[in-house]
Amino acid sequence: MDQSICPRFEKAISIMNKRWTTLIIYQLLEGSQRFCEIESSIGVSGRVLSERLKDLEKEGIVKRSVYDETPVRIEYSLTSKGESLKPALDQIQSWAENWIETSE
Amino acid sequence: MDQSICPRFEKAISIMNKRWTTLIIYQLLEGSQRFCEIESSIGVSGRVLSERLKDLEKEGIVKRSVYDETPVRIEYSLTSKGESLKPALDQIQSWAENWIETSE
DNA sequence: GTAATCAACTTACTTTATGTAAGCAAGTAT
DNA sequence: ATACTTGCTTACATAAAGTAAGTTGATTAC
Repeated sequence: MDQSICPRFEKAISIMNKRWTTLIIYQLLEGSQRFCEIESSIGVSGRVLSERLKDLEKEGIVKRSVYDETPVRIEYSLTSKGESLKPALDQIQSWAENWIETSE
Repeated sequence: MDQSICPRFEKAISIMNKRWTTLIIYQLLEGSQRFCEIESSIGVSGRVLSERLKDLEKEGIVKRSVYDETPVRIEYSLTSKGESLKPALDQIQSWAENWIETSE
């Protein structure tokens, strides 16, 4: 390990590399969503989703908002740090459109 | 799971999401490299590196070249499919530069 | 008013992925 | 002959993710 790689890049990758993280962010780029909406739209298990949302909150990428209605409503949305990942995800998307075959 | 996400994007993410994959590609963007160079530059274990390189070869992202010298030299490089991930990685890098703190 | 249902989780347990370390074949260096 | 290097593979241990059931508080259905 001679650590020649930019530590900020490595940190970014270590966040995005965790399974589901990128899809969660991608989904939240559409607007704020509730737990079960994210769960069903990307097919992640509740166990892991709960874990990831906490991680992403800690990283300042996702914000958890509690609306004190009855019943209480909880929504997850991106912070500006999270929103600013859009260009990166857009690039991945356009790469996918150019290079990934549909039939698999 | 109602599968509303673009399947190409999902495929792309499933490739990049595997641990070390993105760092391996990032490293190969510098030019072709040998097994042990990649291993020591990013700190991945040989076991996983071997696995990843095979996956990436299957996906057509990495090319394995055997130079029949003595001793034989084996180099890994990016195909054009692999090279074209550069803009995406560049975007991640610039996000990291703007939003990731060094002191952690 | 009791049963069933939903949201947002958590807990317990199983399976898969990754890490660690050692081993191996072919060659080189001393 | 012995030790060392590259490019791996194998066996085993630990960590992460999947599955399914359970929890709390409130809502609706009958």
